[in-house]
Amino acid sequence: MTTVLIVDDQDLQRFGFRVLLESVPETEVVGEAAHGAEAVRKAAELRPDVVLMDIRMPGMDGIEATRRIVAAGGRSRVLVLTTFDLDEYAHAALRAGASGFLLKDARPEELLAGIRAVAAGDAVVAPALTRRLLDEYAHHLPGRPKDPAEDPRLTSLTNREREILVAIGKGWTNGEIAARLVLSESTVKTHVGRVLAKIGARDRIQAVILSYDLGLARPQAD
Amino acid sequence: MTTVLIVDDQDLQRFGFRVLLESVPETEVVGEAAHGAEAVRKAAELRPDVVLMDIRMPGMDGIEATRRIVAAGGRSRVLVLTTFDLDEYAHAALRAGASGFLLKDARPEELLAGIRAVAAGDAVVAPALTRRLLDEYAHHLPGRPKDPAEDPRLTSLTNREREILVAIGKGWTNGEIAARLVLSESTVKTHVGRVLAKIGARDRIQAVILSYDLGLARPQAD
DNA sequence: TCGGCCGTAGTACCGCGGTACCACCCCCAC
DNA sequence: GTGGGGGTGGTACCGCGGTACTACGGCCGA
Repeated sequence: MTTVLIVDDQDLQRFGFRVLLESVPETEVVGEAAHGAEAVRKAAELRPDVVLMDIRMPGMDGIEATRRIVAAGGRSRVLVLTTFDLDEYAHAALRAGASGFLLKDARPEELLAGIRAVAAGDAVVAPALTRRLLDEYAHHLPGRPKDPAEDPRLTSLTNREREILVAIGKGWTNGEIAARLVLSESTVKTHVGRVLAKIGARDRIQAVILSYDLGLARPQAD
Repeated sequence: MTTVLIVDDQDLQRFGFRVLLESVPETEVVGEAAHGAEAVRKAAELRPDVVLMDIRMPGMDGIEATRRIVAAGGRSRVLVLTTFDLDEYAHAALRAGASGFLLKDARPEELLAGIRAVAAGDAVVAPALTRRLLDEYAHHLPGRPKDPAEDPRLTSLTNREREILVAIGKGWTNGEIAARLVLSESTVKTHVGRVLAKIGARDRIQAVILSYDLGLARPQAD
């Protein structure tokens, strides 16, 4: 038996979900909430297996509520429902820790299958959204199309020059690079000049940008 | 009617899929392939709506075959099937442009629903894999835990200053910023100075780095 | 109405960054 | 050996970037 908490600011919508969920034996609606704050409170109190969460609500929205419920550490999993297809909030919801994302116009059996999957610890994303998710995934993720080391602009660099490029990427001045690599500033300048020429950057700023775009420089370094 | 090309190196496996797909009226198996190269050739020749692709195959594997079929630009969509749960190849397959990813032990109706969704231009990912996908998504993707706009260093910036910071993040010189925002270079300098002071950066390079670390600047810009 | 913030603009100054050119050493390949 | 690439170092020069300070118009809230 899967226990469910329904969160939606519209009475009618909640009623519809309740009727649907109570029409099958495997789910039980243990509570309802009309806004984010109430959802967080009831989730803590009722400890439902699944929280069916609407995103757009007055007051605390579904995103923030999701974040707090997930952060609370209980075993409740949040299944987010939205009316429209991938809006701004969808990404935020996923980052907030939602276990699923479905459209409100999903067919009843899809919704039930979603609840079942989420309760089992899996995750579900509406097909229409999955495509977008994959597109983004394919673009930004780890080990992007070309491995940093493979980029044609980097292959001509010598090892020392690569070190220099990394140092530039950290935002160090020529003086700092000289100090840390134990070199004279003149030498650093020579190297920097060659690096810029080879990678086709007009100044070290372009080099920094290239480092990040290629994944050579990693966030939170230094 | 959805036309399907079955790609798998095991005869028995292909046979199983064929029987399943031919048991319903909505799908038609128009061909089979036993390895990557044959899959690429037949996809080009038969132009199926959906290619059911096994990953592990001798010779050219499913990843490379997927990449080529997608790159060919036809309207065939690739639905990848794998025996195990998220292995190394799964990510590669998604990056290669697959429209879906299911486990071979999926129930028949799940597989058919997947084919239907993929044919319709949507994407599907097996629930068990979706969880992993979301976890990764939540971690490294756009706007990490802290939303860019939320960072204390950015909140004190005025709108204009934020624009300037974005421009700096693109690697533009003061002169370029002046030209693109239709300002005098003096004004730009004034803004840049204030931005650097507010975000605690000693020069524009640190500002660029901050932009990337905060996710304010996105790869491949400009 | 007045003060303050924002956006705009200017002048003046200094230093770092980038370029051009040259020089030396080491080591490896021819 | 002799050449050449990689690494190191120097000098000289110019321009952009950054700072300090000033100034003014517009708009809003006290």
